[in-house]
Amino acid sequence: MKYSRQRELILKTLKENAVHPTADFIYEIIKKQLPNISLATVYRNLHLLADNKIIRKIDTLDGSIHFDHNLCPHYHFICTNCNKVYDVPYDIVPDLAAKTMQQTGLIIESYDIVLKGFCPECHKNNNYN
Amino acid sequence: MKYSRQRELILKTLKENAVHPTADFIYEIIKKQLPNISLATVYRNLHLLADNKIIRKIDTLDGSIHFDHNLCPHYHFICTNCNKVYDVPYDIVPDLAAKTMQQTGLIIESYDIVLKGFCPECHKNNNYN
DNA sequence: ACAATAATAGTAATTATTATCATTTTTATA
DNA sequence: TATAAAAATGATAATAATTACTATTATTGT
Repeated sequence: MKYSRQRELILKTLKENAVHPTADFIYEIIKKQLPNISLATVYRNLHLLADNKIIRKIDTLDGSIHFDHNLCPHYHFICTNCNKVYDVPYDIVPDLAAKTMQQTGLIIESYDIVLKGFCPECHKNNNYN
Repeated sequence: MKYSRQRELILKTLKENAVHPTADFIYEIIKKQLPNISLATVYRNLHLLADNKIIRKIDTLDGSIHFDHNLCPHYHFICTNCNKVYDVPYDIVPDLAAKTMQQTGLIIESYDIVLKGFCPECHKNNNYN
């Protein structure tokens, strides 16, 4: 992996925007600093960074792929009302991989837990629930 | 929800193909029996059945949406080699929603756990691992 | 400085899904 | 049984997210 200014900026932008953004979200931000960066470059690099375990893919939320600079194990919650993504601490389910391997014989390499519902804010501010 | 032959066949086909298929997979099977069914009809009905809690959506595996006729709580494992989807029993993580609500204050309405790795068969038959 | 390699920008193509709409089915009731 | 309202369909256009392609440019070891 050769150095590139674009990739450096993509990683920096991901770290500064800890909202679990999509490729397009990152692209829109970076365009302001690097007006003729290509959307394809953003996609290419996010996947490349994920393949090299520098960032993490969350291919889990309603179709589109989100990216996460936080490599420490944790899970995700998405509010179905405001679509914000929240981190859920790892210790909710501490050793799922080991337990599953033991009980099922499957070789677990990775896993994601995605919870959906209402965040405290949206829950407070509506009357449907 | 009014009866339709197409919907009945879609549900039957999903039950008979417990491989957690996508809309397109179902479509390809049904076409043999009902050659001019529309792909849009398959999508429409799978979503409708899921909205009515007759089947379950797994919007979790690499972008495309999969459907599951099994409504009993359970999780999923996808083999990164052969792409088959396996069920993982619920008792691996018995009461995640309650625990998470208690610890985080989030209102959990649903959640999915998707594990990835090698199934026993693929693990046995290769030398990369 | 230079050649090999990797990365890029710009854009076309692909894939999965959803929207539209005129026509056909279903179903409750006369 | 005929019929009208509502729901569903098939065919296809549209959209959204992502990937592929290719000529050009940037990086890096020598």
